[in-house]
Amino acid sequence: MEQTSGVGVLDKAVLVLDAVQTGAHSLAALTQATGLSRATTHRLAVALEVHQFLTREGDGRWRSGPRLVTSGTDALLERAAPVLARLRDVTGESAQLYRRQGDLRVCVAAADLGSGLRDTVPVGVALPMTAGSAAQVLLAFSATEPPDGAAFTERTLAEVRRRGWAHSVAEREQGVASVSAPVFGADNRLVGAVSVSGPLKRLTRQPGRLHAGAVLAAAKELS
Amino acid sequence: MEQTSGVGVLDKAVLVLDAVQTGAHSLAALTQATGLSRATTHRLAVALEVHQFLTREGDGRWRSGPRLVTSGTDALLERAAPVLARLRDVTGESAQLYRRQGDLRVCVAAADLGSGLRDTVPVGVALPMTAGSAAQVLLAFSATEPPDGAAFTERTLAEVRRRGWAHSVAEREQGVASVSAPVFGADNRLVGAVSVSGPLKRLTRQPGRLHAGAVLAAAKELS
DNA sequence: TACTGACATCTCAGTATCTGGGACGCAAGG
DNA sequence: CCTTGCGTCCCAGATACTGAGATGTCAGTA
Repeated sequence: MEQTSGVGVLDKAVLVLDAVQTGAHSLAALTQATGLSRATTHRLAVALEVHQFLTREGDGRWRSGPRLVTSGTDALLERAAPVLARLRDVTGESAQLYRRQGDLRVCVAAADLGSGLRDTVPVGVALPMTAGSAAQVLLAFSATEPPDGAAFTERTLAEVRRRGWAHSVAEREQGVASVSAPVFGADNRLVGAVSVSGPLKRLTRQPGRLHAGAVLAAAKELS
Repeated sequence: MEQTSGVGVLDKAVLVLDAVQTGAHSLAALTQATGLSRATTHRLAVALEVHQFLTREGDGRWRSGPRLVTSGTDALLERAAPVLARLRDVTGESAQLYRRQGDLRVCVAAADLGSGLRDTVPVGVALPMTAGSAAQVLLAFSATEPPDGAAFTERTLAEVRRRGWAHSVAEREQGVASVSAPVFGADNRLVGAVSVSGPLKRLTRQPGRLHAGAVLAAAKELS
């Protein structure tokens, strides 16, 4: 997913930013997540703070800064864990939280079933915006047209906006279905999408009928 | 204003980002605005594109990319010029458009009276978020508390949210008053603040009574 | 109370990366 | 056809960045 741009310092700085966005907040955690040396991680984090891409809490923990579209959404990750766990228990399917990152969507929090037939999406995985119900939601609620090669149309996205949730059947992966709903932050800004996903055998070709209510409730709780 | 962070490549990359945000779109304009060599500007801009901080239009023009909070707002600047000119003519005061940049607000477009007693804020000037009606608006509509040393309180900001506009009297500068209203972008995301400002003698201690209507209309036109 | 371990911050010699002058390609205008 | 301006790319040389290690701080424990 993450590419190298030919400017090494920028590549490393972006590793640090992405680590913060996917839940690392201490310097040690950033160092671990990025694979950089501690001195380099520290120097880059402080420089990113000067330029308002990162900010620091009173206890020294790193957060997304005001220049980034993800600013102010770190607390969302902390609140997501119990909500996704409950959604998993209520629906009997794996639950995830996705956030947009350019033309990808990244799984930033997850509650997996742990055993049995299930769809597992590990935290940190980046998926394209061309397939899946979370992609539909992230596009529909930010007035973005479907990208080239998308498995859905603008008409589908209009329907998603009307209904408030999206479903997918064998879009990202054969035999997998999913339901997603949008999560909003301050001043109704879209910050992510909550999803459940699982085998088509259980979820049927109309997974929304089974689980849209629970997914909407979880999304509302995080909004 | 812009500081150096100790990481030179990052400092230069931010110069490029800021140049795009304040209206430079061609490579030549970026080179001019940043003072970097053409090869360096090009290499950094392409690297920023890879990491989604910049994006390119079909004709090669550079825009803010999806990682930035200013993504999608470049067209705003182009539409602002005639709207601010009209606001200036209708109110008889200088008009500006401010955008937040961390703990500063930057004047990104302006229509000045040109002569006579007036408040002039040149494009590019960065002002603190502790004073002025634009600061109140930018804080109030992004659920941000007043910074330390602010000339207003959280209570003032609540009132601004209720009323939809803010005014200031001798906050940023003695003898100057102003009125501001929020500008929203896609999915109701706050993207800036429209203002008129001028001498206290003309605007009185209640500048909102005189000009809130016109400022709100201009802000709505840009939203 | 003193020690230990983990973490954050800082330094600076060595080196890997970045720089920018200039070459090249393209397109528009005279 | 020639000139000019712009965007893209190359690569020798310069310098900014790296990271091992020193230092400081603090919480936990013996």
